[in-house]
Amino acid sequence: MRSGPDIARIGALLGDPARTHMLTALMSGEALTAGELAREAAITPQTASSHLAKLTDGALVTQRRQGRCVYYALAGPEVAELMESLAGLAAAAGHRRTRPGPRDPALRRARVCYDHLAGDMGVAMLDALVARGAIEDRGGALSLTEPGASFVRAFGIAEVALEDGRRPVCRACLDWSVRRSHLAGSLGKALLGRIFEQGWARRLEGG
Amino acid sequence: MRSGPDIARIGALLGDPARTHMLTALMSGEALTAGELAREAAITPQTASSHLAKLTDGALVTQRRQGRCVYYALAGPEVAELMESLAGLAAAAGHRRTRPGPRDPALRRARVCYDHLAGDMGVAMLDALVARGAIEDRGGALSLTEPGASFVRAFGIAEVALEDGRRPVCRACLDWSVRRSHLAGSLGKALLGRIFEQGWARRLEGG
DNA sequence: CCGACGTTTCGGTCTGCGTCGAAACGTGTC
DNA sequence: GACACGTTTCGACGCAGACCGAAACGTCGG
Repeated sequence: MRSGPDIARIGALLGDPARTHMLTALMSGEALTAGELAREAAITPQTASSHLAKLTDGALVTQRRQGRCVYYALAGPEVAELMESLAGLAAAAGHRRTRPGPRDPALRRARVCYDHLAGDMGVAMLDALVARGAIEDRGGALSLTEPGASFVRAFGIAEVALEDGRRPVCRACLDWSVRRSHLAGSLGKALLGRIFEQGWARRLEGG
Repeated sequence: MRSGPDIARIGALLGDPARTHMLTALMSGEALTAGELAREAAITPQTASSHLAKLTDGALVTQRRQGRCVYYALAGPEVAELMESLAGLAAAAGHRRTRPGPRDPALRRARVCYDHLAGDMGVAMLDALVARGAIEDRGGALSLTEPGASFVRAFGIAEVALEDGRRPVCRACLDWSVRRSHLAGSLGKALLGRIFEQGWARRLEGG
Protein backbone atom coordinates (compact mmCIF):
# COMPACT_ATOMS: atom_id res chain seq x y z
CA MET A 1 0.00 0.00 0.00
CA ARG A 2 0.92 3.59 -0.47
CA SER A 3 0.66 4.52 3.21
CA GLY A 4 3.19 7.28 3.69
CA PRO A 5 3.82 9.18 6.89
CA ASP A 6 0.70 9.35 9.00
CA ILE A 7 -0.63 12.77 8.21
CA ALA A 8 -3.69 12.04 10.30
CA ARG A 9 -1.63 12.17 13.47
CA ILE A 10 -0.50 15.71 12.73
CA GLY A 11 -3.92 16.62 11.42
CA ALA A 12 -5.61 15.43 14.58
CA LEU A 13 -3.35 17.73 16.57
CA LEU A 14 -4.61 20.62 14.48
CA GLY A 15 -8.21 19.51 14.82
CA ASP A 16 -8.87 20.78 18.31
CA PRO A 17 -9.84 24.44 18.88
CA ALA A 18 -7.91 24.68 22.13
CA ARG A 19 -4.70 23.52 20.47
CA THR A 20 -5.09 25.80 17.46
CA HIS A 21 -5.68 28.75 19.77
CA MET A 22 -2.43 27.96 21.53
CA LEU A 23 -0.57 27.62 18.25
CA THR A 24 -1.90 30.90 16.88
CA ALA A 25 -0.89 32.56 20.12
CA LEU A 26 2.62 31.20 19.58
CA MET A 27 2.66 32.54 16.03
CA SER A 28 3.84 35.90 17.36
CA GLY A 29 7.20 34.26 17.84
CA GLU A 30 7.49 34.75 21.55
CA ALA A 31 7.60 31.82 23.91
CA LEU A 32 4.68 31.57 26.30
CA THR A 33 4.25 29.66 29.53
CA ALA A 34 1.78 26.84 29.94
CA GLY A 35 -0.43 29.00 32.12
CA GLU A 36 -0.52 31.82 29.60
CA LEU A 37 -1.46 29.37 26.87
CA ALA A 38 -4.17 27.92 29.06
CA ARG A 39 -5.63 31.38 29.57
CA GLU A 40 -5.33 32.02 25.83
CA ALA A 41 -7.35 28.91 25.02
CA ALA A 42 -9.79 29.50 27.92
CA ILE A 43 -9.18 26.12 29.50
CA THR A 44 -7.84 24.91 32.82
CA PRO A 45 -4.10 24.36 33.29
CA GLN A 46 -4.62 20.61 33.57
CA THR A 47 -6.20 20.38 30.15
CA ALA A 48 -3.59 22.69 28.69
CA SER A 49 -0.84 20.47 30.03
CA SER A 50 -2.36 17.49 28.28
CA HIS A 51 -2.63 19.40 25.01
CA LEU A 52 0.92 20.70 25.23
CA ALA A 53 2.24 17.22 25.89
CA LYS A 54 0.53 16.03 22.72
CA LEU A 55 1.91 18.94 20.73
CA THR A 56 5.46 18.34 21.91
CA ASP A 57 5.10 14.64 21.20
CA GLY A 58 4.00 15.54 17.69
CA ALA A 59 7.02 17.86 17.33
CA LEU A 60 4.88 20.90 16.66
CA VAL A 61 6.14 22.86 19.65
CA THR A 62 9.26 22.76 21.77
CA GLN A 63 9.39 23.26 25.50
CA ARG A 64 12.11 24.78 27.63
CA ARG A 65 12.08 24.79 31.39
CA GLN A 66 13.21 27.97 33.08
CA GLY A 67 12.77 27.95 36.79
CA ARG A 68 9.33 26.76 37.66
CA CYS A 69 7.88 28.01 34.41
CA VAL A 70 7.81 26.05 31.18
CA TYR A 71 8.08 28.12 28.04
CA TYR A 72 6.60 26.77 24.83
CA ALA A 73 7.41 27.91 21.30
CA LEU A 74 6.71 26.67 17.81
CA ALA A 75 9.09 23.92 16.74
CA GLY A 76 10.27 25.71 13.62
CA PRO A 77 9.45 27.76 10.55
CA GLU A 78 7.73 24.81 8.90
CA VAL A 79 5.08 24.77 11.61
CA ALA A 80 4.51 28.50 11.21
CA GLU A 81 4.18 28.07 7.45
CA LEU A 82 1.76 25.22 7.95
CA MET A 83 -0.36 27.36 10.22
CA GLU A 84 -0.31 30.14 7.65
CA SER A 85 -1.44 27.77 4.92
CA LEU A 86 -4.23 26.43 7.12
CA ALA A 87 -5.35 29.92 8.02
CA GLY A 88 -5.44 30.91 4.39
CA LEU A 89 -7.39 27.83 3.43
CA ALA A 90 -9.80 28.27 6.30
CA ALA A 91 -10.31 31.91 5.39
CA ALA A 92 -10.94 30.99 1.77
CA ALA A 93 -13.38 28.22 2.62
CA GLY A 94 -14.69 29.56 5.86
CA HIS A 95 -17.61 31.82 6.37
CA ARG A 96 -15.72 33.38 9.22
CA ARG A 97 -14.12 36.59 10.26
CA THR A 98 -10.91 37.71 8.68
CA ARG A 99 -7.59 37.35 10.33
CA PRO A 100 -6.21 40.18 12.46
CA GLY A 101 -3.27 41.07 10.23
CA PRO A 102 -0.02 39.48 11.31
CA ARG A 103 1.39 40.66 8.00
CA ASP A 104 1.86 44.13 9.37
CA PRO A 105 5.11 45.30 7.77
CA ALA A 106 6.04 47.21 10.91
CA LEU A 107 5.67 43.99 12.88
CA ARG A 108 7.91 42.25 10.42
CA ARG A 109 10.48 44.99 10.63
CA ALA A 110 11.01 45.05 14.35
CA ARG A 111 9.34 43.08 17.08
CA VAL A 112 10.19 41.46 20.34
CA CYS A 113 10.67 37.69 20.46
CA TYR A 114 10.04 36.77 24.10
CA ASP A 115 12.69 39.10 25.51
CA HIS A 116 15.04 40.04 22.71
CA LEU A 117 14.91 41.93 19.45
CA ALA A 118 13.59 40.10 16.43
CA GLY A 119 12.40 40.95 12.95
CA ASP A 120 14.60 42.64 10.40
CA MET A 121 16.14 44.84 13.08
CA GLY A 122 17.16 41.86 15.21
CA VAL A 123 18.73 40.11 12.24
CA ALA A 124 20.63 43.25 11.27
CA MET A 125 21.91 43.66 14.82
CA LEU A 126 23.32 40.15 14.93
CA ASP A 127 24.91 40.61 11.52
CA ALA A 128 26.54 43.84 12.69
CA LEU A 129 27.88 42.21 15.85
CA VAL A 130 29.35 39.33 13.88
CA ALA A 131 30.86 41.70 11.31
CA ARG A 132 32.40 43.76 14.11
CA GLY A 133 33.99 40.65 15.58
CA ALA A 134 32.10 40.92 18.83
CA ILE A 135 30.39 37.58 18.33
CA GLU A 136 31.81 34.48 16.75
CA ASP A 137 29.54 32.20 14.76
CA ARG A 138 30.69 28.60 14.52
CA GLY A 139 27.94 26.91 12.62
CA GLY A 140 25.05 28.20 14.65
CA ALA A 141 26.89 28.08 17.97
CA LEU A 142 27.37 31.67 19.06
CA SER A 143 30.01 32.86 21.51
CA LEU A 144 31.05 36.26 22.81
CA THR A 145 34.65 37.16 21.91
CA GLU A 146 37.06 39.12 24.09
CA PRO A 147 36.69 42.42 22.17
CA GLY A 148 32.97 41.74 22.13
CA ALA A 149 32.91 41.54 25.91
CA SER A 150 34.62 44.90 26.26
CA PHE A 151 32.22 46.38 23.71
CA VAL A 152 29.30 45.12 25.70
CA ARG A 153 30.76 46.64 28.87
CA ALA A 154 31.20 49.95 27.08
CA PHE A 155 27.57 49.67 26.03
CA GLY A 156 26.61 49.78 29.68
CA ILE A 157 25.83 46.15 30.43
CA ALA A 158 27.40 44.60 33.49
CA GLU A 159 28.67 41.11 32.90
CA VAL A 160 26.89 40.02 36.04
CA ALA A 161 23.61 40.66 34.29
CA LEU A 162 24.54 38.13 31.66
CA GLU A 163 24.99 35.27 34.08
CA ASP A 164 21.39 34.23 34.27
CA GLY A 165 21.53 30.76 35.73
CA ARG A 166 21.69 28.04 33.13
CA ARG A 167 20.54 30.26 30.33
CA PRO A 168 23.21 30.61 27.62
CA VAL A 169 24.68 34.04 27.09
CA CYS A 170 24.49 33.88 23.33
CA ARG A 171 21.94 31.87 21.41
CA ALA A 172 20.81 31.94 17.82
CA CYS A 173 17.05 32.27 17.44
CA LEU A 174 15.64 31.57 14.00
CA ASP A 175 13.14 34.18 12.91
CA TRP A 176 10.29 32.71 10.87
CA SER A 177 9.22 36.00 9.39
CA VAL A 178 12.67 36.89 8.07
CA ARG A 179 14.00 33.29 7.85
CA ARG A 180 17.27 34.22 9.44
CA SER A 181 18.82 34.10 12.89
CA HIS A 182 18.91 36.85 15.41
CA LEU A 183 20.53 37.14 18.79
CA ALA A 184 18.79 35.52 21.71
CA GLY A 185 20.10 34.42 25.08
CA SER A 186 20.78 36.61 28.07
CA LEU A 187 22.95 38.91 25.96
CA GLY A 188 20.09 39.50 23.58
CA LYS A 189 17.81 40.20 26.51
CA ALA A 190 20.33 42.61 28.07
CA LEU A 191 20.81 44.42 24.78
CA LEU A 192 17.09 44.86 24.34
CA GLY A 193 16.78 46.12 27.90
CA ARG A 194 19.58 48.59 27.33
CA ILE A 195 17.91 49.77 24.13
CA PHE A 196 14.75 50.45 26.09
CA GLU A 197 16.73 52.23 28.80
CA GLN A 198 18.41 54.48 26.29
CA GLY A 199 15.04 55.40 24.90
CA TRP A 200 15.99 54.27 21.43
CA ALA A 201 12.82 52.30 21.22
CA ARG A 202 9.68 51.70 23.17
CA ARG A 203 7.02 49.05 23.28
CA LEU A 204 3.86 49.78 21.40
CA GLU A 205 0.59 49.28 23.20
CA GLY A 206 -1.41 46.20 22.41
CA GLY A 207 1.46 43.75 22.35
CA MET B 1 -10.42 38.19 20.95
CA ARG B 2 -8.00 37.06 18.32
CA SER B 3 -10.18 34.24 17.00
CA GLY B 4 -9.38 34.18 13.32
CA PRO B 5 -10.62 31.66 10.80
CA ASP B 6 -11.35 28.38 12.47
CA ILE B 7 -8.25 26.40 11.66
CA ALA B 8 -9.54 23.61 13.86
CA ARG B 9 -12.31 22.90 11.38
CA ILE B 10 -9.82 22.26 8.59
CA GLY B 11 -7.47 20.48 10.96
CA ALA B 12 -10.21 18.14 12.11
CA LEU B 13 -10.81 17.18 8.49
CA LEU B 14 -7.16 16.20 8.25
CA GLY B 15 -7.27 14.32 11.52
CA ASP B 16 -8.94 11.17 10.31
CA PRO B 17 -6.91 8.40 8.66
CA ALA B 18 -9.65 7.53 6.20
CA ARG B 19 -9.88 11.11 4.95
CA THR B 20 -6.11 11.53 4.67
CA HIS B 21 -5.92 8.29 2.70
CA MET B 22 -8.48 9.65 0.27
CA LEU B 23 -6.66 12.95 -0.03
CA THR B 24 -3.30 11.29 -0.65
CA ALA B 25 -4.98 9.14 -3.29
CA LEU B 26 -6.18 12.35 -4.93
CA MET B 27 -2.66 13.78 -4.81
CA SER B 28 -1.96 12.06 -8.11
CA GLY B 29 -4.05 14.79 -9.70
CA GLU B 30 -6.69 12.64 -11.34
CA ALA B 31 -10.29 12.64 -10.25
CA LEU B 32 -11.56 9.47 -8.58
CA THR B 33 -15.05 8.21 -7.92
CA ALA B 34 -16.50 7.82 -4.45
CA GLY B 35 -16.28 4.05 -4.69
CA GLU B 36 -12.64 4.09 -5.69
CA LEU B 37 -11.87 6.37 -2.78
CA ALA B 38 -13.76 4.08 -0.44
CA ARG B 39 -11.68 1.12 -1.61
CA GLU B 40 -8.54 3.22 -1.25
CA ALA B 41 -9.35 4.00 2.36
CA ALA B 42 -10.59 0.45 3.05
CA ILE B 43 -13.99 1.58 4.29
CA THR B 44 -17.56 1.00 3.17
CA PRO B 45 -19.16 3.32 0.61
CA GLN B 46 -21.53 4.71 3.24
CA THR B 47 -18.68 5.90 5.44
CA ALA B 48 -16.82 7.27 2.44
CA SER B 49 -19.87 9.27 1.43
CA SER B 50 -19.99 10.85 4.85
CA HIS B 51 -16.31 11.73 4.71
CA LEU B 52 -16.53 13.16 1.22
CA ALA B 53 -19.48 15.29 2.21
CA LYS B 54 -17.38 16.75 5.02
CA LEU B 55 -14.44 17.34 2.72
CA THR B 56 -16.54 19.14 0.13
CA ASP B 57 -18.17 21.21 2.85
CA GLY B 58 -14.70 22.16 4.03
CA ALA B 59 -13.74 23.11 0.47
CA LEU B 60 -10.84 20.67 0.37
CA VAL B 61 -12.21 18.65 -2.56
CA THR B 62 -14.62 19.37 -5.38
CA GLN B 63 -17.21 16.98 -6.75
CA ARG B 64 -18.56 16.64 -10.26
CA ARG B 65 -21.38 14.34 -11.23
CA GLN B 66 -20.95 12.45 -14.45
CA GLY B 67 -23.63 9.91 -15.11
CA ARG B 68 -24.24 7.87 -12.02
CA CYS B 69 -20.68 8.29 -10.83
CA VAL B 70 -19.38 11.19 -8.76
CA TYR B 71 -15.82 12.22 -9.41
CA TYR B 72 -13.85 13.89 -6.65
CA ALA B 73 -10.65 15.93 -7.02
CA LEU B 74 -8.58 18.22 -4.84
CA ALA B 75 -10.01 21.71 -4.65
CA GLY B 76 -6.78 23.38 -5.80
CA PRO B 77 -3.01 23.59 -5.64
CA GLU B 78 -3.18 25.07 -2.14
CA VAL B 79 -4.66 21.87 -0.81
CA ALA B 80 -1.93 19.84 -2.48
CA GLU B 81 0.73 22.10 -1.01
CA LEU B 82 -0.86 21.77 2.40
CA MET B 83 -0.78 17.99 2.12
CA GLU B 84 2.87 18.12 1.11
CA SER B 85 3.72 20.30 4.10
CA LEU B 86 1.87 17.95 6.40
CA ALA B 87 3.60 14.94 4.91
CA GLY B 88 6.99 16.55 5.35
CA LEU B 89 6.25 17.48 8.92
CA ALA B 90 4.90 14.04 9.70
CA ALA B 91 7.94 12.40 8.12
CA ALA B 92 10.28 14.62 10.13
CA ALA B 93 8.47 13.96 13.40
CA GLY B 94 7.33 10.42 12.81
CA HIS B 95 10.53 8.46 13.22
CA ARG B 96 8.78 6.29 15.75
CA ARG B 97 6.22 5.41 13.14
CA THR B 98 6.81 2.24 11.15
CA ARG B 99 6.64 3.66 7.64
CA PRO B 100 9.92 5.25 6.52
CA GLY B 101 8.54 6.19 3.13
CA PRO B 102 7.43 4.46 0.01
CA ARG B 103 9.27 1.19 -0.26
CA ASP B 104 8.19 0.78 -3.83
CA PRO B 105 11.30 1.77 -5.79
CA ALA B 106 9.31 2.64 -8.89
CA LEU B 107 7.10 4.96 -6.88
CA ARG B 108 10.17 6.49 -5.34
CA ARG B 109 11.77 6.94 -8.72
CA ALA B 110 9.05 8.84 -10.50
CA ARG B 111 5.59 9.85 -9.47
CA VAL B 112 3.19 12.68 -9.96
CA CYS B 113 2.66 15.11 -7.12
CA TYR B 114 -0.79 16.59 -7.77
CA ASP B 115 0.14 18.17 -11.10
CA HIS B 116 3.93 18.11 -11.43
CA LEU B 117 6.73 15.59 -11.56
CA ALA B 118 8.09 14.30 -8.24
CA GLY B 119 10.28 11.48 -6.99
CA ASP B 120 13.88 11.02 -8.08
CA MET B 121 13.01 12.12 -11.61
CA GLY B 122 11.49 15.36 -10.37
CA VAL B 123 14.51 16.10 -8.21
CA ALA B 124 16.88 15.34 -11.09
CA MET B 125 14.92 17.60 -13.40
CA LEU B 126 15.15 20.53 -11.02
CA ASP B 127 18.86 19.90 -10.51
CA ALA B 128 19.39 19.84 -14.27
CA LEU B 129 17.48 23.09 -14.76
CA VAL B 130 19.51 24.79 -12.05
CA ALA B 131 22.81 23.44 -13.46
CA ARG B 132 21.81 24.66 -16.93
CA GLY B 133 21.16 28.13 -15.57
CA ALA B 134 17.50 28.06 -16.47
CA ILE B 135 16.41 28.43 -12.88
CA GLU B 136 18.10 30.39 -10.15
CA ASP B 137 18.01 29.14 -6.59
CA ARG B 138 18.39 31.83 -3.98
CA GLY B 139 18.04 30.00 -0.72
CA GLY B 140 14.88 28.13 -1.56
CA ALA B 141 13.32 30.95 -3.58
CA LEU B 142 13.22 29.80 -7.18
CA SER B 143 13.04 32.14 -10.17
CA LEU B 144 13.12 31.60 -13.91
CA THR B 145 16.11 33.28 -15.57
CA GLU B 146 16.13 34.92 -19.00
CA PRO B 147 17.87 31.99 -20.79
CA GLY B 148 15.56 29.71 -18.84
CA ALA B 149 12.53 31.48 -20.27
CA SER B 150 13.77 31.03 -23.83
CA PHE B 151 14.54 27.38 -23.11
CA VAL B 152 11.02 26.87 -21.88
CA ARG B 153 9.63 28.53 -24.99
CA ALA B 154 11.79 26.25 -27.15
CA PHE B 155 10.37 23.32 -25.22
CA GLY B 156 6.97 24.24 -26.49
CA ILE B 157 5.39 25.97 -23.54
CA ALA B 158 3.67 29.28 -24.09
CA GLU B 159 4.41 31.81 -21.42
CA VAL B 160 0.73 32.53 -21.19
CA ALA B 161 0.22 29.09 -19.73
CA LEU B 162 2.50 30.00 -16.87
CA GLU B 163 0.52 32.96 -15.69
CA ASP B 164 -1.91 31.18 -13.47
CA GLY B 165 -3.38 33.89 -11.32
CA ARG B 166 -1.94 33.98 -7.85
CA ARG B 167 0.03 30.78 -8.25
CA PRO B 168 3.81 31.25 -8.40
CA VAL B 169 5.57 30.15 -11.57
CA CYS B 170 8.42 28.41 -9.77
CA ARG B 171 8.11 26.87 -6.38
CA ALA B 172 10.28 24.40 -4.52
CA CYS B 173 8.27 21.45 -3.26
CA LEU B 174 10.00 19.33 -0.65
CA ASP B 175 9.63 15.67 -1.48
CA TRP B 176 9.03 13.55 1.60
CA SER B 177 10.26 10.38 -0.07
CA VAL B 178 13.56 11.75 -1.40
CA ARG B 179 13.95 14.52 1.19
CA ARG B 180 14.94 16.96 -1.51
CA SER B 181 13.19 19.64 -3.51
CA HIS B 182 11.63 19.32 -6.90
CA LEU B 183 9.94 21.82 -9.16
CA ALA B 184 6.34 22.75 -8.47
CA GLY B 185 4.32 25.78 -9.49
CA SER B 186 2.74 26.47 -12.84
CA LEU B 187 6.04 25.78 -14.62
CA GLY B 188 6.24 22.33 -13.07
CA LYS B 189 2.67 21.68 -14.19
CA ALA B 190 3.37 22.88 -17.73
CA LEU B 191 6.51 20.77 -18.00
CA LEU B 192 4.68 17.65 -16.91
CA GLY B 193 1.90 18.32 -19.36
CA ARG B 194 4.42 18.74 -22.17
CA ILE B 195 6.15 15.49 -21.19
CA PHE B 196 2.85 13.66 -21.48
CA GLU B 197 2.12 15.34 -24.82
CA GLN B 198 5.48 14.26 -26.22
CA GLY B 199 4.78 10.70 -25.19
CA TRP B 200 7.94 10.52 -23.12
CA ALA B 201 5.96 9.16 -20.25
CA ARG B 202 2.51 7.87 -19.52
CA ARG B 203 0.45 7.24 -16.46
CA LEU B 204 0.51 3.70 -15.19
CA GLU B 205 -2.77 2.03 -14.44
CA GLY B 206 -3.79 1.63 -10.83
CA GLY B 207 -2.55 5.00 -9.67
C1' DC C 1 12.17 24.06 56.85
C1' DC C 2 7.70 25.81 55.37
C1' DG C 3 4.37 28.04 52.38
C1' DA C 4 3.28 29.90 47.68
C1' DC C 5 3.13 29.10 42.93
C1' DG C 6 3.24 26.80 38.39
C1' DT C 7 2.95 22.43 36.36
C1' DT C 8 1.79 17.70 35.94
C1' DT C 9 -0.62 13.19 36.95
C1' DC C 10 -4.70 10.50 38.12
C1' DG C 11 -9.52 9.28 38.08
C1' DG C 12 -13.93 10.00 36.29
C1' DT C 13 -17.66 11.81 33.26
C1' DC C 14 -19.55 12.94 28.93
C1' DT C 15 -19.92 14.59 24.29
C1' DG C 16 -18.53 13.79 19.53
C1' DC C 17 -17.76 11.12 15.70
C1' DG C 18 -16.20 7.19 12.93
C1' DT C 19 -18.19 2.90 11.66
C1' DC C 20 -21.43 -0.32 9.59
C1' DG C 21 -26.28 -2.60 8.38
C1' DA C 22 -30.45 -1.70 6.11
C1' DA C 23 -32.85 0.80 2.99
C1' DA C 24 -34.05 4.77 -0.14
C1' DC C 25 -32.76 7.65 -4.23
C1' DG C 26 -31.10 8.51 -8.94
C1' DT C 27 -29.31 6.89 -13.27
C1' DG C 28 -28.07 3.98 -17.05
C1' DT C 29 -29.16 -0.66 -19.22
C1' DC C 30 -31.90 -4.43 -21.06
C1' DG D 1 -41.12 -0.91 -17.17
C1' DA D 2 -37.97 -3.91 -14.56
C1' DC D 3 -33.45 -4.57 -13.10
C1' DA D 4 -28.56 -3.47 -11.84
C1' DC D 5 -25.33 -0.33 -10.10
C1' DG D 6 -23.31 3.59 -7.60
C1' DT D 7 -24.40 6.85 -4.19
C1' DT D 8 -26.68 8.75 -0.24
C1' DT D 9 -29.61 8.81 4.12
C1' DC D 10 -31.08 6.93 8.56
C1' DG D 11 -30.42 4.64 12.89
C1' DA D 12 -27.67 2.48 16.27
C1' DC D 13 -23.34 0.94 18.35
C1' DG D 14 -18.85 1.76 20.38
C1' DC D 15 -14.54 3.92 21.07
C1' DA D 16 -11.43 7.82 21.38
C1' DG D 17 -10.55 11.96 23.59
C1' DA D 18 -11.58 16.57 25.63
C1' DC D 19 -12.64 18.32 30.02
C1' DC D 20 -12.38 19.19 35.01
C1' DG D 21 -11.65 18.23 40.37
C1' DA D 22 -8.37 16.65 43.53
C1' DA D 23 -3.88 15.92 44.58
C1' DA D 24 1.22 15.14 43.86
C1' DC D 25 5.72 17.00 42.11
C1' DG D 26 9.31 20.53 41.54
C1' DT D 27 10.97 25.22 42.23
C1' DC D 28 11.51 29.73 44.36
C1' DG D 29 11.22 32.91 48.39
C1' DG D 30 11.38 33.69 53.28
